[in-house]
Amino acid sequence: MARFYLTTAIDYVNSRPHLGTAYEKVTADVIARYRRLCGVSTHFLMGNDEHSQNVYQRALELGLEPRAFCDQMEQVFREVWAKLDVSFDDFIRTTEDRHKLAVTALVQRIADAGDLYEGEYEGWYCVSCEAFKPDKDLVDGECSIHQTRPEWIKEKNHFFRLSKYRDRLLQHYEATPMFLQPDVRRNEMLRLLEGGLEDISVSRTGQSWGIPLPFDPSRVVYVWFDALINYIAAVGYATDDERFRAWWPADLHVVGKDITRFHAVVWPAMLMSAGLPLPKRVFGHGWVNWQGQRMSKSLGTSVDPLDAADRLGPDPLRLYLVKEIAYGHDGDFTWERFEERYNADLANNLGNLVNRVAVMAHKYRGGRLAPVPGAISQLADRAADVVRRYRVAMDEHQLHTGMAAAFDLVDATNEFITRSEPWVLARTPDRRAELDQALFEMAEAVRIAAILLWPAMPASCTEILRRMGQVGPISEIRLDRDTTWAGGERQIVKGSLLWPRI
RNA sequence: GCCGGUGUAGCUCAGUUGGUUAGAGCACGCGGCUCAUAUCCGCGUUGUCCGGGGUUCAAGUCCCUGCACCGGCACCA
Repeated sequence: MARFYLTTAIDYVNSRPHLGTAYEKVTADVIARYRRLCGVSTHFLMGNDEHSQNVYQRALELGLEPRAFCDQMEQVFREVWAKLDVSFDDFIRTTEDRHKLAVTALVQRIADAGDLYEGEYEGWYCVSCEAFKPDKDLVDGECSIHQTRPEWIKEKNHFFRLSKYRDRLLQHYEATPMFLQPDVRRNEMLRLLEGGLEDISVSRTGQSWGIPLPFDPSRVVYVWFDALINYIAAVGYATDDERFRAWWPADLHVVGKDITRFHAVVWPAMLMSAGLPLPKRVFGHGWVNWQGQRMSKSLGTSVDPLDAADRLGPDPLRLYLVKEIAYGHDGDFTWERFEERYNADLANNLGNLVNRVAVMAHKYRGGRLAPVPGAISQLADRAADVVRRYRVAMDEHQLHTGMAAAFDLVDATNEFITRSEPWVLARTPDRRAELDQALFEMAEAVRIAAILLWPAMPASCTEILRRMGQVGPISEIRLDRDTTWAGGERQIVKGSLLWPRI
């Protein structure tokens, strides 16, 4: 049976998730739901990254034990993901035993391969930050946060022989053009690889918050090296071989464009060193800006996803994120535009369509619809074409194109209603059959559109399907079988407005 | 500095491998319908597809160049 394992980045828990974080999870969720709809056995992983100094720092500020703080933040994150209907199958935290065991095992395996060595890391170190500062973070030689002069220090550290894997990585990029998408990101990584790689330090000294190196317990694994390993830890690496073989390698890592390097260079090199298969694909998505500006809490340019979901509903927010932003590109979010799209796509188009179809079905036929035997459908070809274009787009993660295709069917149905004029047919007794057929067709088209839009708007589309006479659980719907033009009698259900115009 | 991207209707953007009168949504104007959430349908207005040069029978779509804006350039989930 076909399977699909996809992941998102795990998040630092030092603050609440903002809309940009939610964007990543929602788009990944749409992909996961699409695969399930295709009948593919899907495993969707998310989680939290807890071994960061920022997190440790934040816990201390709040007077909490780091672990207790992380427990609290897990609830905060889970609440947001629940509100947005993000259907992950597993949620991993890097402080869990299964993760620690996997990190310990993988680091040991990389060491056994001869790819770790002791060296010295030197650089500007800000004592207040407890962190090394790259030059770009220094202003006039001072730490930009604390306005103090950092110290130049040397620290013994363990290094990973990243440079050793440069050629193999290049070969892999050549042989597997889809490994990193979109192409902008792939080109960036290719140039980086062509320029050569430097080894990276993978340990930190003098920190207790982290996972000890198996062969040097006085040091902990650097948070990045630690974090990446969650993708194998979650599916049983070092703890459940059978499960690990069943799910690894991942089919898709969904990550932000800022961290593609870690996923498309460092992570594959780690796996090569350990002799493990590489993930099939990495997708580096863009940013969601707020009124044209990069989202930032300190600048007051961030949006809380819960506020956005409360404003017009989780599904309208999800649709906005996947339909209005070309996946892989940066996009913009404003309240004005969110409301504009809500009114245009949902209130005026889809919502109004669902309502008018249900009302006509009841007004003219008591809610019971059935196609006329032998009648030729005027919408079936259009629906088939939409489904085809939708699948091509969704298979390649062109989520915005897939959504646009689905809305073409909504438009086609509204046009069809205007052309067939059911209200005229209803006044003409000898055109009963035409009315039967027209009513059936519009309901059938709406049913198909609702299935296509279900990955983006699960709750709303489940309700639309119910109203269009869908019987049986949503989980049993299959894209190929259930989006072909169907016959059969059905009972249409009326209901309150899904999306009142605002 | 090096590398890359973007620049298309008033606004937000889509435009596969170069091919007929350049598209969508919103906004605006006119017309139609009334089942529907004053919704829907049709028609229409505005574009030197950033400027300049070139290749081609043919370029928004390829090449060169100028301008403007943005991003990447390694220990930032």
